Amino acid sequence: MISLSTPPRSAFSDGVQRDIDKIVETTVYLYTESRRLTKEVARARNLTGPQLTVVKMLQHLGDLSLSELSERIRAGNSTVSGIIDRMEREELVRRVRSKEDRRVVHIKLTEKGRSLAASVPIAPMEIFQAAIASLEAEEMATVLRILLKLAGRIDELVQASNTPQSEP
Amino acid sequence: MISLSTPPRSAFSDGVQRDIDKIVETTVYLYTESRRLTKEVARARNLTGPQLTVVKMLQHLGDLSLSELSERIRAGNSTVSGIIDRMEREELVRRVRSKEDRRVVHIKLTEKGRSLAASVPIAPMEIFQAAIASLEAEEMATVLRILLKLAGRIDELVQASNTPQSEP
DNA sequence: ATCACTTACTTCGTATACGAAGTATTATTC
DNA sequence: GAATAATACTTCGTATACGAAGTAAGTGAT
Repeated sequence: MISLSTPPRSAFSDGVQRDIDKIVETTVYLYTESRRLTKEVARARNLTGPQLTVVKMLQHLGDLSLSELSERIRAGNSTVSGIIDRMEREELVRRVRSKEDRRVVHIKLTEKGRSLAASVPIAPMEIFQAAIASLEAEEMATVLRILLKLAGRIDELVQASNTPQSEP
Repeated sequence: MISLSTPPRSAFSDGVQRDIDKIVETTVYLYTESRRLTKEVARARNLTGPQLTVVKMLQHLGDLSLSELSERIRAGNSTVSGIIDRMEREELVRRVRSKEDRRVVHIKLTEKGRSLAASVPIAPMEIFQAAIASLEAEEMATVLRILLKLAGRIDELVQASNTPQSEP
């Protein structure tokens, strides 16, 4: 999974730049480690990461349309369509056309899918959540505030960089 | 890009759970937004995200072996080998076998690759870095401390969950 | 030197992942 | 109510992404 910075031609002191790099690195780590975890848990059940995510999602939320599923796992319809293809092949889910709106496809867990879901004690993402939960209340509030500030700042910078230059 | 939690059968108060979800969400956002940005910038140059990352990496660091490149962009050798295949096809880079160690392949920017790199004003990841740099010194220190704590906690939890149970 | 081992990389098979284009169905507009 | 637009999904082409297996080239131990 690709990510990552080219090193900085820094305008900051070495110490600050090191902190910045460390924050980037840790954020990436938290994200990738969560995915790695999902994958590892999935592997033990002969599933892929996304497939496990889908199974747990359906277990918790009940049947979902393909679009709803796409939205929840933040992937495009075409991606999820493929995932469901393979899950149907493994008889983990079934596609059922909606009667109200015949464009819609509901994804339903099969018995096999349901028992598989039951065999996974916690959703992998819950490890991340548990870690966060172990923070002091104040730390949690602080980190949330700063992360949101970061996200907001990035939005601004993106806005800004969307207007100006263009090169050869 | 898949991610994401199934909803919590929460052991926490609603407020705390909402904070936890928000932190997860924001972390994922920061990561995925960075990737989206890379992709967007790359697209304008007829490159893919990873290809742009490679180009800027080589520009800043000079020639790298394929393994060094893999490590830097946190991807496996086989993945990077494919990326380099396509970049070679586009004449952005060349493979040059090392003379000291004939197993090693050095990846070198071509002229085309170099001028393309020059046409990208800032590495996309630098937007993330710029956002972080805009934090107060104290906030930066705090968020770093807490993120590291989180990362450490996750490591512990992973250790713990790697020893015990196993199900049908 | 020789054999086992490791390392650096490639190749292959499969699974995401996305966007563009296509199909079917529903909603809207006139 | 027929033409048009929008929606839900699928299909296709291409690019990651990974692990397993393969190849070639160093390293070690004896």
